[in-house]
Amino acid sequence: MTTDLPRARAPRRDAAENRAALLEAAVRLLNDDVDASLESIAAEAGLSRRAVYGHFATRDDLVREVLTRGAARMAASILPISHQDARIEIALYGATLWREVQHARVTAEFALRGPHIDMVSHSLEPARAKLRDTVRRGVKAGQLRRDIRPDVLARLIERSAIDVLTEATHDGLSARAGHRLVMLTALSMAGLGWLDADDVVSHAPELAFQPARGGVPASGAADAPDDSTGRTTRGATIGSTPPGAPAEDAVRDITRENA
Amino acid sequence: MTTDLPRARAPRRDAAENRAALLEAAVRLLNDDVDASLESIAAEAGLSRRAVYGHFATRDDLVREVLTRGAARMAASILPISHQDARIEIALYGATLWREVQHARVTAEFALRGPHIDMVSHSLEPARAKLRDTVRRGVKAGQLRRDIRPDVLARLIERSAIDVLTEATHDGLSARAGHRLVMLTALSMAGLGWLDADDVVSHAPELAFQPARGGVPASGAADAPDDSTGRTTRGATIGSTPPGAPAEDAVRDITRENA
DNA sequence: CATAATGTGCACGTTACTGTGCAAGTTTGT
DNA sequence: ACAAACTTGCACAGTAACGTGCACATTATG
Repeated sequence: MTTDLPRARAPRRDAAENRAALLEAAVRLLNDDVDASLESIAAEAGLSRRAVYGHFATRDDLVREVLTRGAARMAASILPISHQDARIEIALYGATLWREVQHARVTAEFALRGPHIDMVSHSLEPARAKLRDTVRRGVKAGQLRRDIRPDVLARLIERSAIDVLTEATHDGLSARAGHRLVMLTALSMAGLGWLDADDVVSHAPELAFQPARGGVPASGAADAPDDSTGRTTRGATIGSTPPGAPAEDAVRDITRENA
Repeated sequence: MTTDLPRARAPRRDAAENRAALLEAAVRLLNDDVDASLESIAAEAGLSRRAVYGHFATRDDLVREVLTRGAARMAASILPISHQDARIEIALYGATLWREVQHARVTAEFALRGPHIDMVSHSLEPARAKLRDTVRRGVKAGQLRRDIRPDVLARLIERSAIDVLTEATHDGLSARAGHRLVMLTALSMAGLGWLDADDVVSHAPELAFQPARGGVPASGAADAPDDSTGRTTRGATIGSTPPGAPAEDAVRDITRENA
């Protein structure tokens, strides 16, 4: 991965492209290591360390840019989420994070560590507030657990969602499996039993998996097999298998009737 | 925190004590920052950086020692866990992690990052295998969710437990609240609905909160208010409150009857 | 109280990064 | 084809840690 020695000259693209490449490379590497060196990021982007300074005055500037975009992106995709059923809205929340896996992970990571905490958590606050409200709403409606204070619960839901993203990244879950898994775990944390969670996830059309959006393939964990065969979530059985294990599914679609 | 300037000379204890102090300081600081400098650790222990080298040849040696002990400690407390009811055993698993908060967190952290991954995850493997088995058992018994592959589920349970520890640490949850919270979330991830989880946690005597053990107060997050008034979990309502908020409980004890 | 065991301060050498300056190459676009 | 825009390499300065050697202080302990 971390190429650092000079070899065949890298074919050159446009400057703007390079800037973009740098940002993407940064997202990719920072996902694995918050302290990835400029050298490695540059290499990942196919540039020399020196060239980076043509685009960003400082490593910190680059990181800040990544974070700014990431947070904005997260906010942009989360804030519009809305559904009268709090449970479905929470599932949508999870599904949305999954669609933005990498950005979500990097952003979340930096929301906890490093000198950018304030910035990130500030721009993320509206989204988090939204989730808190949704949770409160669900609790009042008697749909969500009542034994954990809503704000704490909201944070736990966030965290468990990020966990799934991480787990999925390391495990190479398919897009479809990840999609289903985040929703399920989010609902579980929210208090639903697994059968109920499965019900919600399986029966709400809003929660159906949508293979890929128009734009960029959102590289990263999403570059895993897509299993986009078939639109119905019903019977969807995707999932990478641990080395050696037989091809079994990480996430199964089970509904009450077959339980 | 990170004292770095010379002031009144620190009173000296015994050498062995200092070694211990260093290890404890390391656990404490590494909890917040995996890359805490030797300088800061030494300072936290009340020693000079130079003195550390009288006890450990290398920073890495110190860390390794922390990890070795941590992993051993975790294994020692987890492996003996046993209960015919997989749900209770899982709750016990969570409760145990909570009793070892700091060690659990540091160990878990290093099980994911840094150059010690192999070592740590190796010594932790038996404990993880145990959890996997428990999960499988619970699934077969029809007590746990069947929609997520058991090994993945086990990892998610681990992760969510660690999340609670982290959340609790930052939030300053009381020992009792944390105890209850880990168990609840572990069971939720395992597939139980919140009422069922509450039932299990509230009614199994094995899961009752036990104020403090004989030995060391296991400093750290555990130095939070203890709320050890009353032995019954029933009605236990502990929990720090976010700055400004009224004294509300982070975790409530609700059983079916009052739902 | 003597003395070995420890801890302290400070100076150094080393490594891994970041950030800059500058003199060539390369590529894009006109 | 030419110029402007970019990139490359390399040298250097700066910084933060680590690891060590040494002389000097401090303390536990017999």
